[in-house]
Amino acid sequence: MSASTPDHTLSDSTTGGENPRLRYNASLAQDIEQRWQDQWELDGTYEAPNPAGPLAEPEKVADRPKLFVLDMFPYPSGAGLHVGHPLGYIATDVYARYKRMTGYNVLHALGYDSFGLPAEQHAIATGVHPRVNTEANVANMRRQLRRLGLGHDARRSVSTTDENFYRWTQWIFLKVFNSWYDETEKRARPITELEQGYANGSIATPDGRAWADLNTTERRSAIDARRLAYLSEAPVNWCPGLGTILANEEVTADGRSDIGNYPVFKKSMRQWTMRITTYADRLLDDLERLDWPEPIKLMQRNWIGRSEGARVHFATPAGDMTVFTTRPDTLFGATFMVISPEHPLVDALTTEENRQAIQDYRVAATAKNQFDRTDDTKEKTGVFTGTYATNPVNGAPVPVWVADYVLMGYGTGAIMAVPCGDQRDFDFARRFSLPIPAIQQPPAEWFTSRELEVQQGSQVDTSTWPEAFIGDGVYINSSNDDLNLDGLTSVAEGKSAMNAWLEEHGRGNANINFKLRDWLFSRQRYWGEPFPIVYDEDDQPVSLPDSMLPVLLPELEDFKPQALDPNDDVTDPIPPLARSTEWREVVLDLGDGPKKYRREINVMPQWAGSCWYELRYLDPTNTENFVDPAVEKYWMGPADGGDGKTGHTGGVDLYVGGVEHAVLHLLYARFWHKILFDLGHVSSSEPFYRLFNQGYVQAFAFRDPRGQPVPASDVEERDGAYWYEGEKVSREYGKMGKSLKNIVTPDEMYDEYGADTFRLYEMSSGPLEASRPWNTRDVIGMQRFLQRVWRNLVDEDTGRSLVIDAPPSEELRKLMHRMIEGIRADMDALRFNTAIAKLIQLNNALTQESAAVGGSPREVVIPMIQMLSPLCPHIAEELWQRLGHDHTVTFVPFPVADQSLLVEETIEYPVQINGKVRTRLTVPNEADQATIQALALADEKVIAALDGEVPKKIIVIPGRMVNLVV
RNA sequence: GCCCCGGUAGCCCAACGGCAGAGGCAGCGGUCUCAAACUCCGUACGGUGUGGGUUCAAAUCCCACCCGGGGCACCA
Repeated sequence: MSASTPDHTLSDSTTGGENPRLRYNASLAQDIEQRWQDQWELDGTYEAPNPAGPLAEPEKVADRPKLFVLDMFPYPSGAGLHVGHPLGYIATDVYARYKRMTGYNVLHALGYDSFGLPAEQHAIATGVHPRVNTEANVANMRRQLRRLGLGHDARRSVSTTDENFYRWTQWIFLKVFNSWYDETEKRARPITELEQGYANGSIATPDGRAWADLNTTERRSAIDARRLAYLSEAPVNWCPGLGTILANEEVTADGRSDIGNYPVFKKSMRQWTMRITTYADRLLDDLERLDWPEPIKLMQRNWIGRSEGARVHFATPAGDMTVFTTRPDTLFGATFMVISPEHPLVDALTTEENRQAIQDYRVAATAKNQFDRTDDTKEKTGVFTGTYATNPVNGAPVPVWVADYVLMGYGTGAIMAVPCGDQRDFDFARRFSLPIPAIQQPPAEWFTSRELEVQQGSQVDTSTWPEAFIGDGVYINSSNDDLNLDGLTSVAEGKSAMNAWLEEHGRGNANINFKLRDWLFSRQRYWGEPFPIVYDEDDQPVSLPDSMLPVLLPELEDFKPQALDPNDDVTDPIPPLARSTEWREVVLDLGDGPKKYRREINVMPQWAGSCWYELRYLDPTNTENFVDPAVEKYWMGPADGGDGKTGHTGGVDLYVGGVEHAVLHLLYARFWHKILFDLGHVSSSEPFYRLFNQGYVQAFAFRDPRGQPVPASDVEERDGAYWYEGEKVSREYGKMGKSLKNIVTPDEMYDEYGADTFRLYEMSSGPLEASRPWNTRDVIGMQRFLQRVWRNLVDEDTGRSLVIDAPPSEELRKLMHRMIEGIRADMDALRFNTAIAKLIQLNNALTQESAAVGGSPREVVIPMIQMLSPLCPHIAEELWQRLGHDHTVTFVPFPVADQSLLVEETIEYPVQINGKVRTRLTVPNEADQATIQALALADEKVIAALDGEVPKKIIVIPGRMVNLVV
């Protein structure tokens, strides 16, 4: 305990009475908690038996139902935990413990996501190897978490940096590398089957030639072109100041690195990429089958960004130019085209007299940062190339413009502009005085709601329109010799007619476009998984055989990236692994004799380990397999026993974590899992069947008049204001963090209150999904509750049991059964805050009775301890033992309510007149509607209130209330 | 700008469309004490962000607006 912490309950006053020896306070709690934590560890209480593999104990698995509960595993940061971190861990622990008591074989474990940039940055700053630092951080977090009393299976606590773990990360990479996506069967298949398909002609080669006519190099590139992991030249976020490329989420909005604040440049480099786009449809469709919060599904849907439309080819002097549009039906209204400044045809389309203007525009567009370019409040800009393309549907010449509102990264980087039906095109046309022909007849209301005279047919005049018309409307001016949309009334009809025409004339086809991009998968760092890839003498990637795994990170003397000028965007990065020539240049026998190879010197991104870690929890010590198939099927197989393709997907039964991983981690992990499913390595088609997002624990922060944060723990509240060292300070609400000086650590809570109190406070302060402020001063309430529980059962001075065998009063017994019924429902629904309220209510009633009869009836005490144990396991174990049990309470069946005691013999009915309560009637439970009505009408107060009036209507809700309408 | 989530007592939060209050903190009164802390007992406080609507009945359902938190943002 810290020296500055006052502990009144332990103060030893010589002038006054000491506190009782066995009062439940922080020091007694710590004594109890540490003893039980040691005991659980010794007994392996939370070790979950597997049906097969190295951890097999089939007799213990028996026919118990299984439950796999998972937390998003932490990054072992040097700062350790604050009280916000354990919220989800406590919740899953409570749920897991509850389910153990209802007969489940529960798997609950926690590992560490320990590769990553922060450890590497820390290593560079201190000169200490990242492994040393990472292991120290993991040790510290383990210590902090152990004191929480989490019922984890310690054998399954893996770290992504363990060689025995990343060996399998590399193994999975090889599976991805050695697979291709079969668009017909809509699944990944081994690359050998692609080769067979090419060879027997069932799959066409990229250029259509026969397989036999291709040389070795051509065959190789035909295969590489379909691999799910492939090398590509792609623009990346290159940060010379850090000597590495960065993920998008590591770059700030103003184009600098999150760490170090160095400039970040877009640079094209040869990178490993994963073909996640081939799974776009399945990643989207299978969301329907998952039990996830709707907002998270929506975020994934938006990220995948599916839109249906068509590709349309426009003839230009530089050849066909293809656009993607969601409104092919409006092609007759396409009066100009706009291409992105980065479009490859810009130069070819630019005429001599426009060259300078185009060049200036492109330079200006490059200089704009992402923020300016996407700020849609700004007026549209653009430059004419001087060239006209031909509208395929009516042969009209359409000018081609360059403008930065068209993005190279989406669709084809070129659009057909239909100003009458698209607001951006409308704005652009107005700005540059381009024609805006109408091709749909807006309905009358459209005009009237814009205070325009209604325009019909030939009167339609877009020059009077304030904005574009978007929606269903009769088509006008939309016909050519063999296509006539005029008169059609719906967009859907227009689209399908136009798509058919385009297809027939070879000018386009229906098409689906996704926002999702392939996943850039390499980093120029040290602290990550090395790729199990070498390059041969032709500089072509070759996968290593399983027998050569793991490819270990070399022990470098100096793992710093090459020091570069932060503003040097020209020089290529040199990853730290390049420095060890000994490691990099190898002679290997890959089946055709010893040859010289060069290792891949990039490493995998931090997401790699978290893409599959939950599978390794299942079988952490297996050396033959990343997971034994029978073990995976047991813990994660589809609950309906199906094949995972339709119906239940299988996967983790409950995954709890913050909303911040809504897209990246949860999408990448789903992608990898689906590949493993397609290749037959797992029986579940999704990794996480049920997802729950817990809220955040937030905190108040305080600033002095100069705006500097002051330590929140030393701020005092007086007269509705906040004071620090005699100075008035302002309060704000936000995240807990070092810079705001408002961190509260679990360690402080263990010391001041004990883990059980801390757990209860975290669970009681609000519904799990809600964010809530941390209020240290409120914690005492949960300590007092446990103190009262303890005092009801144990004499604080002597330690004598206060439990009696006499039965409880009928009233207390009924209350208990009502509480049991409610608590079970709360536990099942993760409503721990209301479960705790019911336990307090029960204990308060027990306190009354205990005082009255001089002891606590065993019939109430036993279920109460059982119900407490998931929430505050240490004190529950202690009391359970003191009541004479010699086995842990962990597997004792959770109490079940006696339904006959839930029914009251009499019910009190409020009687309302016009919705206002006038009196209450006590009516026997079995009274029927007519009886209740008669009783109500006969009541003195009702008669007085009615004052002779006859109710127009009488509503009797059985079991609820009576309402008289006059 | 668009889309989510939320607004109930001084604070954190409960409440199948049916008596606004389960629980905790803080407050107040008492108990204990020479006094205090701790303990225990008791207790006040709001009509549910605002304005409409539906209903016998609205915190709850619908519409509009205000405030707070989060996400997306020229996606053709």
